[in-house]
Amino acid sequence: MIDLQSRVPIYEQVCEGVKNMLLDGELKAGDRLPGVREMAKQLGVNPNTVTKAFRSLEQNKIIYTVPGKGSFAADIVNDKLKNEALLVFDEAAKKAVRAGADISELKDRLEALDNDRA
Amino acid sequence: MIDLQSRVPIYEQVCEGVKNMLLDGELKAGDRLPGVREMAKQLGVNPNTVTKAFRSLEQNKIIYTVPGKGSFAADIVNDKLKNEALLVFDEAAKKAVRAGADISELKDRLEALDNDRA
Amino acid sequence: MIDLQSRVPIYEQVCEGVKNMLLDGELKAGDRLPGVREMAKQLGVNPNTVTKAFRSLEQNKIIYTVPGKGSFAADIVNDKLKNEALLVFDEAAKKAVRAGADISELKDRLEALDNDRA
Amino acid sequence: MIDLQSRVPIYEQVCEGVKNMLLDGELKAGDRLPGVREMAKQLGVNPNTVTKAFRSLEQNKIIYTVPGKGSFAADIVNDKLKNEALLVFDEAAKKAVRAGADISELKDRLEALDNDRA
DNA sequence: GTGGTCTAGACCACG
DNA sequence: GTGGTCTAGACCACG
Repeated sequence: MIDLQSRVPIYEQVCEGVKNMLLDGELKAGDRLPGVREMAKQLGVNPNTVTKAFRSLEQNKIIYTVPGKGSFAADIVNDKLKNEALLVFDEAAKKAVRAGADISELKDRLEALDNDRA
Repeated sequence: MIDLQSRVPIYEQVCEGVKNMLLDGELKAGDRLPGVREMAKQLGVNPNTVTKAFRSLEQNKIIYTVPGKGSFAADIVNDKLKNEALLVFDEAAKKAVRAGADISELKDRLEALDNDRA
Repeated sequence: MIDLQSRVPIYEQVCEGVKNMLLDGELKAGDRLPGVREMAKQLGVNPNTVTKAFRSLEQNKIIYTVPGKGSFAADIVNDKLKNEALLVFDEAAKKAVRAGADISELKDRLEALDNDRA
Repeated sequence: MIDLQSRVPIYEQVCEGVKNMLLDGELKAGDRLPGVREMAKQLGVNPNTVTKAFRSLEQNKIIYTVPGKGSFAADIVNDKLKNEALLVFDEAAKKAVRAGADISELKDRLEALDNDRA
């Protein structure tokens, strides 16, 4: 799951991993995350790196930490991630339009993606 | 145009700038780009940094360089940029769906973007 | 090892040197290469020049770089170098034939090379 | 025939072109080459570039120039080109062996090339 | 400590 | 004049 060769910093990959667990429902609002040491062992990375990732997630209000208790998925986490994703979507759509795509073409692609899933 | 504070490397910002000029039609297929020294002066960065950006654009077949002559926008550049943008769009759409958006919601957003433009 | 007078750029000479170390078994698949600073000191060239060589080797999938860790010989490196060498061999053979050599003459030369080695 | 985008200098490409004409028999020992201006026009390059190429060919004894008469293919040109090609062949063979090819494999490739021609 | 990025400025080949 | 290469040396993020 962690790609040491990627130019994406490891701590960001850890952040992404946590976000993905939330998106996929493996982790739900209020759930306790694994401890820093445990997650570090699971992922094969340095505990300091996980600590850094958790701090970043905290700043983005994705998780909150209770000293002595552990870290927990924030309550509003799903809305937050959805909003984030929609903003990225809008940007991507605008850029595609600038590159010559038209709205109906983009709608067709959405349909295609929908059918792939089904 | 160049944000020295940004975490995005300057040479990538230069790449983006060139791509934007192509998207906006300020630069067309086959056109000659400013020389490295000239562009460096315009942007207030080091010529080496522009050289690095140009090499990156070359590797992505966005431009080609003729030593002693200058750098030129590639012929297939528009298709290339459009395809790039569509791939990013697809990824963004998938992620949004995973985050809980449904297709009709995304289509509505496309409409909204379209109306903003008009 | 580095010829500053040569028309071959220093960074290409560095690339060749690394390839030779791989061919000669001084460096094996997966091995860590010296860091850019260390190799620069050994060769008496600028670290930037080594960096440029490493990037070129990376693009050719001869090595891969893990930022913060170092650069490593790729796993498939031997096959890659052998194929490269065979393509060059074929081209050289074709050119020799065009220049008037015949196949049996070329075979004789191969024998001679073989005997020299023994 | 001339690739302006290549990193190979144009004057070297012109040299190669002349050598190829000799190899292919389009030009024979003692034949007069086209004049600088004519060849420049044919190839779409600057006359100065052709001049530079001719000077290089002269230094390599591939052609000789008689002021006021023109440039001519040298008499020993075929042997010269063949020897050049054989040296390159030997180097390529050695390198292939170092990369793990064995002599019989190289002989097989020679056969294959021979059959392709037939 | 490692590689990534960047600057300032030099010299060179090519055309 | 153009891009290619190279140096010397700086600062930064990452781990």
